[in-house]
Amino acid sequence: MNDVKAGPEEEWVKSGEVRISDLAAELGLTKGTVSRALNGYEDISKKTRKRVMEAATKRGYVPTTQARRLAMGLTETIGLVLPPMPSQPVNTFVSEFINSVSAALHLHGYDLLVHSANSEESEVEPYRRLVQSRKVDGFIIFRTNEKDPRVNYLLNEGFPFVTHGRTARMKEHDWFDIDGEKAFRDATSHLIKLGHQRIGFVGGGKEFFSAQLRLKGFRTMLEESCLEKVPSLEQPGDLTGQGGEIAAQNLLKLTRPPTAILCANDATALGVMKAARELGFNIPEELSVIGYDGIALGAYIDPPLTTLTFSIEESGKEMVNLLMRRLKNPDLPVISQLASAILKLRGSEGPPSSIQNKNMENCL
Amino acid sequence: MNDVKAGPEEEWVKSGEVRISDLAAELGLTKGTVSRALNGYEDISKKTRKRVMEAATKRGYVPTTQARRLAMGLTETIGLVLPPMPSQPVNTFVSEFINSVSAALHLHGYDLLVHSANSEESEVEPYRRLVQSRKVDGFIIFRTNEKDPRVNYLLNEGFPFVTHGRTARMKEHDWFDIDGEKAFRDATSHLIKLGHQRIGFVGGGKEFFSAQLRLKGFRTMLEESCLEKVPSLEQPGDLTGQGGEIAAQNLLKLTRPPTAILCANDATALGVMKAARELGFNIPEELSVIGYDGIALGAYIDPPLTTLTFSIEESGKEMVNLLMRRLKNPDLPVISQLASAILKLRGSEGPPSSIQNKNMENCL
DNA sequence: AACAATACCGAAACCGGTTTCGAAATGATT
DNA sequence: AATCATTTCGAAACCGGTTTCGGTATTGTT
Repeated sequence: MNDVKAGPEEEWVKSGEVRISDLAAELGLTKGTVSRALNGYEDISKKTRKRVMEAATKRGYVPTTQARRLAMGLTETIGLVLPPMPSQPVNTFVSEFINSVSAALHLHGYDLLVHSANSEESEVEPYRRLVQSRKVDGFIIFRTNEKDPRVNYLLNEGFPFVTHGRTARMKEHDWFDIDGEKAFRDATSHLIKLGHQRIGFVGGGKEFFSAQLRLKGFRTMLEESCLEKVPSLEQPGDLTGQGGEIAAQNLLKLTRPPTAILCANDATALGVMKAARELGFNIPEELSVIGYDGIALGAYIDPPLTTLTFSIEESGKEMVNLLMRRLKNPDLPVISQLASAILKLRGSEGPPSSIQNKNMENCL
Repeated sequence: MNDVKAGPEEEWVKSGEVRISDLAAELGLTKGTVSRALNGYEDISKKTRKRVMEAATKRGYVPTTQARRLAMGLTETIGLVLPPMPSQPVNTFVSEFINSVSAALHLHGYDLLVHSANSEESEVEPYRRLVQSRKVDGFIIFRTNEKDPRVNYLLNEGFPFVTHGRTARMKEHDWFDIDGEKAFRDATSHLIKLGHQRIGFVGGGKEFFSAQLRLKGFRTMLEESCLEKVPSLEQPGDLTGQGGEIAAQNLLKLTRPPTAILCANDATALGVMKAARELGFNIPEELSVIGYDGIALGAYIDPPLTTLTFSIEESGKEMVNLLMRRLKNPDLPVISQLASAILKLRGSEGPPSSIQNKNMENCL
């Protein structure tokens, strides 16, 4: 039928050629009428709406996003700024997180703008640029610090955002977090029930609120179980494999080394395991190790890493929900969500070689 | 000086409040003049340009991106669609890649739009939507297949893109790739020099061109070294840990199992190592394993995984360069770049336990 | 049949920029 | 001093949509 050379069946209309004004002219209507017809306004007769719809699909009309957004005064875009990545061994979280956030946003008709942080400039600079140039309507922030300049800036601007992780100002903004404290209570309890009495802990930096909460959970459970708190068994780390190695070396060279080590994340745990191997500790017979993050790779090492895991997909989805709610109504009260991690036993922990015989039934 | 309550020094102007028309009114000029002054047109006197510039910085004027892009008829945005992620153990590539692409784009004033693929719909659907709604000016595509529907669609549309990896139509589009063939020649050669004569190979799916090229490199080097090609030593895989496990089980249960296994990627290699452990093969004494990807985590397992590695940062940067060139001039001839991987020895390979005594000096 | 109410659509302003065109002002030339 | 070339800016169109407002045409009422 078409006299243009094209595939037999498929009407190969090159995309993005037809504008709303073309449609209007073709139908003998005005731009405004066509627009309202397509957007379901009530003041358009069913007949013309049908006519417009059909012409639109036939001609393959798709509104130009830029124009629509300019007219409506919104960007329908959410920003996500990647923190600088100093060759971290395990960044599997980031890609999964981006994936889930992007998918969730798409359901709301929003796009995800991913920006990288230049490590030479201030941490808030990318956010400032995106806000000022009005490229995004809100932010998804992750890996928050307790005192987070990004949070301060955005709160000051009154710009919408949701964090993954709590901050010092968590009462002023929406957040989603994993209950790391409870997670580490559970993990600690599990080790104690296995018979461990000297348990080491390798944390994250002081600036990471979440790592602090994990430490708190560890301490709480020790206390509840009447185990003595030994300061030298608490080592600082930096959430990297290398940090784990160093910390583990310190712990395992003690005169009375721990029989188990809890790690603030899986990367740290891998470093701990490496150091343990090098120092001749068998895992889990002579040393139990538990991590946190649930990276899939943990299942492929020897022994498979027992870890605390949570659903990254759920995290992304929930954060998007919180953000969408906020965008719809900026004046709503601040809310938050706390999801729980579960202990995934894979084999890097077990009873200590020599069961210590302290009474653990109760604290008396 | 300011009588509004604000910080002492800092003039806290809330972002995004001043428009170009505000500036124009304040200066007694028209929008057009202000715009030209800010954009360095030559027909503006130095005096007024200075006046405009100063007013702009003083009032903190930043042009609204949407409006500018609409007027200029471009989006200054590049799309990247994440392929569906079926819980792959090692996705560290993706986040690093996104990071480097995003950083490189930023240097050119471009944004990165990350979209997730819904596994229920066709692979090209996300691309089609982004093209039709004119949300992006071009695409970065990775993990290409030999016959790639995304490539077909975009070539058909005449829409700019660059792939990471070659395709069947690589002569028609710009691409960047790692020379996996050479990489596997190198790795194979390394193993042969160590004394291995029975070398196994675990590949990727047929659809992955890159995996096929790695296989080709493996075969080529075998031939050059006069080693017999044993079909049963070539196992298919799927680039996942699980695929590696299965393949390794097949290989190691042969009556004459290989003394070394080359893997199409690191995830596969991890699966191979796991299976080898479970079957009682010591690595590297009884079995050498080499992977491909250079994931940092490979350094933390036991033994550390020898692998072929390349710079993800360079990959992203080069691909962006290719794409920017294409956007500036769509009619330029197709070009491509081939980068090389290097063999990173970490300890999962070594000489075979019983050196076979076949003459390997030459093929005669 | 006259009038009010309603359904339907056109006209035009608007979002916030960019760019073309022409006119006024200035300077140079003879 | 008249003419011409240049510099400098204003006016207006444009990008491609959305939304408000008001005016016909149609329907419903008495």
